[in-house]
Amino acid sequence: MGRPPCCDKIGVKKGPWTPEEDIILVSYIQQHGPGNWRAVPSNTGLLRCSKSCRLRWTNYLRPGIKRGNFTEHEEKMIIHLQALLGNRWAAIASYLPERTDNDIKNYWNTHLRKKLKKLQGNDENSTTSSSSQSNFSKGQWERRLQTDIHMAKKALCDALSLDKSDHSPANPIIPILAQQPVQGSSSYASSAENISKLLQNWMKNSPKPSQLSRADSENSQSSFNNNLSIGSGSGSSLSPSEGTISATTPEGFDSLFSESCNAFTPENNAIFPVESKPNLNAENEFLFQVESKSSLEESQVPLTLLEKWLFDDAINAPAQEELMGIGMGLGLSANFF
DNA sequence: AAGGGCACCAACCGCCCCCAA
DNA sequence: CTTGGGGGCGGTTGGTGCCCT
Repeated sequence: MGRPPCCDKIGVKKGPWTPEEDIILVSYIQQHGPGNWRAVPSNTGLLRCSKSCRLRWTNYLRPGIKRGNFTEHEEKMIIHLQALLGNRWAAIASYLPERTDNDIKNYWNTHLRKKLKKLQGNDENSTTSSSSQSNFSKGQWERRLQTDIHMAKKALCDALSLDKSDHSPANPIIPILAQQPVQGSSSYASSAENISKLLQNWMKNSPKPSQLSRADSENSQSSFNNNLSIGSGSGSSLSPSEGTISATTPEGFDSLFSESCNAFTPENNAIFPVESKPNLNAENEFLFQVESKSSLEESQVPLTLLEKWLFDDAINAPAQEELMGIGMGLGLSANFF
């Protein structure tokens, strides 16, 4: 390629992350907090690019990430937001705090775009929208402007909701999501799964069945939590001599994952509620303050209010749509379900 | 049963922005 | 004001598993 890669070091490892690498990265971030990614490879000994470490953390290892099938509600949100914002996945992801931009982007590219294309094909049979493409490019900057407005709204909402966040255990988004069970079994590979596999390999004894069968549910979130409980239960048996992470504290790792993910369950309807993490040590507390803060803050955004804004926009949008050339997308999203 | 095609998704690449020096 | 480095973001790719013939 033209430009040398950001990490032109010889011996930088590429490709899928191993559970060992995951644990090293997680334990480092647990101790130091996310950020200063440049220092991560050198400090951890990981033969990975700093960007790769950051990406791995933000898209995969970070607590509070919801993985697996998208709900119908989330689909609607994504379709609508994509129509409004275009392919600004980070902005879209800010409305779906539990989803990463990469996840949303992948889901759009693999599922939603095809669906919409299909519907668009059907739609074109009845109505011709030949000018939409030209209008689309014309409205790029308007859409960007609108994004900024949305982000400003969100920031304002964040600021307002933050004051109450400590006193409002129930998160508005969670009941919505919790009420909609994740359809089908999850075939995704979560970080917990990888790490639990590693832990299982480390463990000479098989994991306790009681820990594995906490809920024999098809719900992906449940499987997520179950896998974490595997790691949780085995944490005390994780001997530094058996692994490569002598610098890490098994208990810390244990509590990191068990707390972070057990805290996010349909049962308690909250992401990392303060009341539900009684045994956090100082390190974990630091991590939660630093890392979970963003997701916590974002999750405090009253989604119903955001949705109201969004759909108000849709209602008030005819003039804008004409200007921005996205009427087609909105129309499709309206007829989508 | 085998292999070719397809779908999915984790991860990489490169551009851009921001900020500190 | 300039510049260089770090981090964010969006597009794209490559690997893997599933499905169909």
